[in-house]
Amino acid sequence: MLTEERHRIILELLAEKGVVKLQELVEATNSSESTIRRDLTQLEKEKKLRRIHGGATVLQKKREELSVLEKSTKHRQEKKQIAEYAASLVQNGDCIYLDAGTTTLEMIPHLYDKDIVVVTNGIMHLDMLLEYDIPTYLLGGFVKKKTKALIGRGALQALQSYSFDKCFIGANGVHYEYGYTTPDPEEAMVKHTAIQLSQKAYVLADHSKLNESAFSKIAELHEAVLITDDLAEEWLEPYKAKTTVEVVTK
Amino acid sequence: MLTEERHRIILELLAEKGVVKLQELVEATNSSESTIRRDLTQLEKEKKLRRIHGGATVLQKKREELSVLEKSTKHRQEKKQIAEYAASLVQNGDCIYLDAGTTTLEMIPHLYDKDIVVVTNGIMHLDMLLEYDIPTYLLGGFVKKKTKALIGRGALQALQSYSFDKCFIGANGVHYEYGYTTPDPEEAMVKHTAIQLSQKAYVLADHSKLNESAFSKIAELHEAVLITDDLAEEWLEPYKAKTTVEVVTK
DNA sequence: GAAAAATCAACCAAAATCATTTAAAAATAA
DNA sequence: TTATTTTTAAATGATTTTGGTTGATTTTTC
Repeated sequence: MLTEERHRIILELLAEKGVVKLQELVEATNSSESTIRRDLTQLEKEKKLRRIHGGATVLQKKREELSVLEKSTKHRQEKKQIAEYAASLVQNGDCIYLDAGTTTLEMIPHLYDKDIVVVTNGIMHLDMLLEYDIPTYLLGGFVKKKTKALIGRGALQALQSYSFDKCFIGANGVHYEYGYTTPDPEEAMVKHTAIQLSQKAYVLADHSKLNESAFSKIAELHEAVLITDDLAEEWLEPYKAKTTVEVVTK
Repeated sequence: MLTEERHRIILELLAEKGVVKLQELVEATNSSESTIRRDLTQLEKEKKLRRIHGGATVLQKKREELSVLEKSTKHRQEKKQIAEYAASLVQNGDCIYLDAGTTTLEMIPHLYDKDIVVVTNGIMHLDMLLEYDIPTYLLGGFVKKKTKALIGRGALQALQSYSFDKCFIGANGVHYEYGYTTPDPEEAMVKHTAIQLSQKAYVLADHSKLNESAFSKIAELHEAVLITDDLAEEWLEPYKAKTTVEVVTK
């Protein structure tokens, strides 16, 4: 049996039981005692487990790893606040469109228990929506590997057969002159179409997106309400002149 | 044996087992040790696998998916064999439809490195297809929580805009009188439509499905080739009278 | 607390695996 | 066809892995 394989088995067994005896591992892997000892020493050095007399236990710092993940996205706090506010705009009976993107993803936990129907083009969103038992329709189309978003002709066509009370769109750039923008033209098309099909459209963008612009235009400023978190009034002036701006305060 | 073919075999074996010993590969390809070594070195550089002492393993990402598969379901061995055979029917350049379902899911590792386009209605399938870098289109529509399959009007409509060289469908019942069946009428509709849109249609069903029938009819027997694993000739007689049956031997 | 049992780290030599070089065979190009 | 490149197989010695043994250390038992 290969070292790698053994290590996997050890860690799996460990995750399952919390503690393992050396002897168990010897049996489970058909290896000698000294081999297992060496494995344990190595895995301990890699911080995958902690050795104890007679075997090994899991580390207690699972939590830390999770919190590291939590922090992974930038401006997470701001995004969360924006998302929570946006979710509060959703009312029972609404049929909403959720655009793929990390900010809109954060909305989902706050949609729990609302009596709504959601349409989305984000596979990541879908998984979470199902977890929260929210009835969901997915657009069809080509799957963009990097973002797991549905784009292209198929997505547009699928979109045409719906109409929404509200839509919530993410944008990479918000500029008082160039409007809402995003890098991928195909995604921009989908976002734009969703906005057009909605009674009320919202773009979610934290302050780092303000005065930035990306390659493809999604829509003009006036076509959607901007939800952001910046507090400096002077920065917002040019936007307020052109559209409704909802500012989420801390 | 051509290099390319060897590489395909290596990656397939790897996708199936998660880890392979160098010696296994030597046997599987009838090549020398040094040849395999060179292959492994090259494939590692291409980030298709990771070398370890004594062989190679899949990359970390794919590992998780494999473990999901491991745990899934009864008759796994049979399903695997059926799936592997089905995958062998897929040729470069094909555009195929993969129905949601555990058996068709098993096909995916064997599709690795083939030059194909896949359309599916299974979210689980999608995730795995992306991992294996296979260009994928997803049907739209309502998401059935339990099976993570796309069904309903939206899915049917999305389906209409494609046509396939081959489709691979799962069925819960195969009966010489009632044909292919499945419990959910909405799913049955999708499956039936896919069959109609394909040049060549295959239904994948292990022997436990034979002579069973479920609520909703997918199609008549003659509309699709049956791929199964039962060996008892007398059981197969009535089916062979009505359609082509491909029996996967052990 | 002392003896017995279990577990440990450290070491060893055998076996397996490795990278590299060599030369033959096969595929490709001119 | 010949020349050139690619692919393969075998041989080399270096490196890694392995199972067993040692005596030291820890845990258990009385």
